[in-house]
Amino acid sequence: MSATPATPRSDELCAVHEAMRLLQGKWTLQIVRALLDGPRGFNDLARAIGGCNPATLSRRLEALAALGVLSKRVDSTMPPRTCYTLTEAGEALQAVVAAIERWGDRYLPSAARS
Amino acid sequence: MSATPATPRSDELCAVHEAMRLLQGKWTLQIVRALLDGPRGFNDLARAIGGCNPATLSRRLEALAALGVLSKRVDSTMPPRTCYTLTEAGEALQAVVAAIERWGDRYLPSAARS
DNA sequence: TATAGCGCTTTGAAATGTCAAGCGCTTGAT
DNA sequence: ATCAAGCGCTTGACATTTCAAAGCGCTATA
Repeated sequence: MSATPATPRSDELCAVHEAMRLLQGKWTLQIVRALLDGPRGFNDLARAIGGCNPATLSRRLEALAALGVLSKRVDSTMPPRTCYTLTEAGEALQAVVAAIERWGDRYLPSAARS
Repeated sequence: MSATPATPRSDELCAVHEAMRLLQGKWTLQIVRALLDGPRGFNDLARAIGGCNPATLSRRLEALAALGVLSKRVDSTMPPRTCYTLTEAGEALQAVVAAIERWGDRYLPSAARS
């Protein structure tokens, strides 16, 4: 009944494996989720995802930008504001975020305390 | 500065946040994916997901069992074999895994070679 | 002038993950 | 009977990641 490939194959697994590793980075999903609501600046983003310190956030954003999930734009106006926006690939992660939201709502609404 | 609570206090967000944090544990998704093919023993599982050392795997399995994603069963036969199986909640994660697979296949097939 | 906001970076310490090795056990080959 | 090999882990030392706190240069507002 599993619709997944039964045998782990190196070729096909590679992309998936890479995707999993990417999404396993701490705060990655929260960042994407926050940006799904629209572009945000650095501190605004930090506040929106709640409790991520700037060092980690900075590194994560850099990594995500390098992978093409989001892009960083700096306004050259004079208070130079930064703006992080999801790319097409980043917005496509909405499906993943939605799946996680559905799962979380259903399977750990009450049990998530220990 | 004033009112920025260090503790997440919105109920609805909590489940989703918790789900994300859970899935962000290293090897978690790989473990679930491997178990979607059917129950496996410890070493078999380790080999299936490729490159996870026993210490981490052990800790992760314990955490996942505590959260009700999978269950551990020990056969009392005489080479006492262990068997890790997904619970209903665990199998429901298939939707998440599938979403990630689709995204990975589509958005990082060529870039992820290394 | 002072305060607060912006976008970060730097600093140790703490949590987390990794590697190598090994333990008790049993089975299968020599 | 002996030995290597597999099972399911645990341990202890080490590397990486994340943390909270503070601070920096800047500007706009009070």
